[in-house]
Amino acid sequence: MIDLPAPIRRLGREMRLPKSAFLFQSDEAAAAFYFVLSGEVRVFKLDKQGRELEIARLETGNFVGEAFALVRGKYPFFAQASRAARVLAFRTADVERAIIADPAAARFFVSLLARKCVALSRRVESLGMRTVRQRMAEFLLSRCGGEGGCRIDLPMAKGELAKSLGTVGETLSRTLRLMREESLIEVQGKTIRVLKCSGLKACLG
Amino acid sequence: MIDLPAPIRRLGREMRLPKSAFLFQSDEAAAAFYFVLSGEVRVFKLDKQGRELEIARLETGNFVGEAFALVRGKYPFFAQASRAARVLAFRTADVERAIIADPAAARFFVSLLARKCVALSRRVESLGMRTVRQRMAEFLLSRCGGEGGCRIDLPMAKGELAKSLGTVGETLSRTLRLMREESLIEVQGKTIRVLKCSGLKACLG
DNA sequence: GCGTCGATTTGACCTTGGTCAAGGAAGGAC
DNA sequence: GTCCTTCCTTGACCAAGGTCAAATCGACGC
Repeated sequence: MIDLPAPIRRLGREMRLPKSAFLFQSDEAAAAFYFVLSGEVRVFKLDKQGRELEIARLETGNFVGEAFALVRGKYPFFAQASRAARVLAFRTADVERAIIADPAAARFFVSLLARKCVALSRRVESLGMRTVRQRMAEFLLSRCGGEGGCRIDLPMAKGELAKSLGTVGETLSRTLRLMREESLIEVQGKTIRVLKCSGLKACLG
Repeated sequence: MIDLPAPIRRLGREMRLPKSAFLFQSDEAAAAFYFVLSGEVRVFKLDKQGRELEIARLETGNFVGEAFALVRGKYPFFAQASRAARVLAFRTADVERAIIADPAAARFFVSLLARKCVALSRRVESLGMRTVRQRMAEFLLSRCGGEGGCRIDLPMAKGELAKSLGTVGETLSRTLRLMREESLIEVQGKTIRVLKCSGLKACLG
């Protein structure tokens, strides 16, 4: 969730998207990027068999496509409004002008991209050297602050959570069951109660 | 391999590192980042058992640690000169000043970070949804330009290549053997000859 | 040549986690 | 209520790929 300073906000042009409208398609030349003001944007790829592989689901306060637009490359995925949404569209040319003209804008975008790099690095690390169980523990710990007994309300369907952890629904379900059997957590629908933070931390080792 | 404009180069302070010297250690506060002028820098983590997990090996013309320094976070890995090396050290504070004062510097760093994001995204995609065989084919194709019959000289030991593809030596060895048996490639020590680009491309589907 | 050390290859084994298929809840709509 | 539909859970199965151990290949020094 990113807070947009007013001068940055003015760089973008507000657009209203009906449900299912595309912000952009895969392989299209990236000439703009977007900030979600409200609603939800689904980011996905199509595999060779034409099946959708969801990569992310962006809510209010997130950017999509900024890196690809700023290197003037192609989008490697589709972005589609999964509900009616309002977004700010930033054209690469406008942003580049702002970066040159306005030091505050330059700082903002440097910081934005640096944070994105850090997040992506963590993801590479997580995917490359952690098991699903470890990634699940990581996710739970990141949401419970550190103390036991806390409650986590999943902001999405479990199947979606599974994809965002780089796995599938079935495996997530089994992983949660194991953790439940070990009394690390309790699960009630979309609510997860963390019982033993220390136990989850031990999963990471 | 990045070319450094003179004004950017002047932002950094040149340092000579003897073999085995550390640029920084994991968990240290990131107050600077580095550009390799010559020599080689090894980037690695230590796992809980104290074993080294090599992440990258950087030659002339690469940056290390820029995203972490620019968010003023901590380095998540070690960086060590694997041979005697010359590097430019950029202090975060100096770079931030330059981003504000010099539009060209701002553009340079925005572009640097955007390219890093794109590279990391590709890596996430590759690790998350491709098999070792596909990643190997990807690597070979990226080095052979597209035409068959070309020769690739591995710039590192096969074990290192394996790690950079997110696998281990044994699996790499087996993968290469299979490709050899299918007459896709020929292997002679550190030299790989690509026989059928079309066959490798078919691996990616 | 010979010995040594590291890198590579191979085989055997086994864990992880994805796929397919078959039930179960849980919420709408009516 | 009943009927859908959608999501979640579970079992059975299987493929990918990691680990361990042993054999082999090289390069280099002596």
